[in-house]
Amino acid sequence: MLRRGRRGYGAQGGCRRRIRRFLEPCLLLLLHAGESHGYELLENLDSFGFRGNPADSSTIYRILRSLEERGFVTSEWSEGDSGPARRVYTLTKEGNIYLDTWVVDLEETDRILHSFFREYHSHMKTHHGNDDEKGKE
Amino acid sequence: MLRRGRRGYGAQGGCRRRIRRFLEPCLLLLLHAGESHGYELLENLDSFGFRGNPADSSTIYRILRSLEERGFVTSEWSEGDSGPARRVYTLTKEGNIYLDTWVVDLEETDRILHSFFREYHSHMKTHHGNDDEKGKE
DNA sequence: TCATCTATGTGCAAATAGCACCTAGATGAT
DNA sequence: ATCATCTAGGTGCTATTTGCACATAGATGA
Repeated sequence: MLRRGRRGYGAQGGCRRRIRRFLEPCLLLLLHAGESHGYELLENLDSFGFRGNPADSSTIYRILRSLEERGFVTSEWSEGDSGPARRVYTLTKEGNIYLDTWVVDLEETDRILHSFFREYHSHMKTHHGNDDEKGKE
Repeated sequence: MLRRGRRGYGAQGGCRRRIRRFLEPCLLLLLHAGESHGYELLENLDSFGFRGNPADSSTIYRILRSLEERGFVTSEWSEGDSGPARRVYTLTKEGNIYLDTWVVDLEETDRILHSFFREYHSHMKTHHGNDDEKGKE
């Protein structure tokens, strides 16, 4: 334990995901396209652009169970096909609505992010080349 | 303690910020515009669009100290003006570079977010009106 | 038989971040 | 003079998110 010297704010260990709870809406969207099981969802998550930062399976399974507890998906064990039994998840009507509220929330995230970019670029436009002036130690 | 019945994933207590560690680049950008102290930064954070979700002062002060520990800002006590003494923070050259890496990171966040929106809208375009078909309970 | 793939899961720890609360100087009103 | 309030910085605690290590177990093929 204690894999790095630093602790607290800015130590950057453990949690790499940039947008909080972002895998949840991704899973909801995949399930909106049709019922599926954890392992398959895990593979299909690549369609969202997490490059070099694939989702962790334990996180996926935990999110799926949490979605079921809240009534946003239902699940059933499906056997018979090939390989081990799968728990197949289906989006409910509530899950559909929940996905829509997630989209609204992510649009707000997008607004906040772009409000930052706007501030950044407008500031850099008026202060370009001043980096020698500022930030001297 | 235990302010809500639910626990674990999806319980939505405690942390409301959507983008992880987002206050850090905001503070860095404000400091790029000129030295400042915690209380003032806290007020100026409104310029980034967190509507109805103002930053918590304890978080700000902790981020500032962490930035100083990592050499991205320096601080000095300034007395004499009016009111209690203030700890005034100045961005260092390293802090400037760190802000730039933050911008690159946030651009990646933006790409991921828009990759979600793209998937969402392209899926909804081909499946519009099918909500009665899907998601039945 | 054994490695490997598919599939689901548990235990743990680190990091983020909000809430409640504390300290203390300055300022102004009663 | 006392008290409330504003300014300014801070601590302690806790919930939540999330990744890593690891466990379990059926199926499949060499």
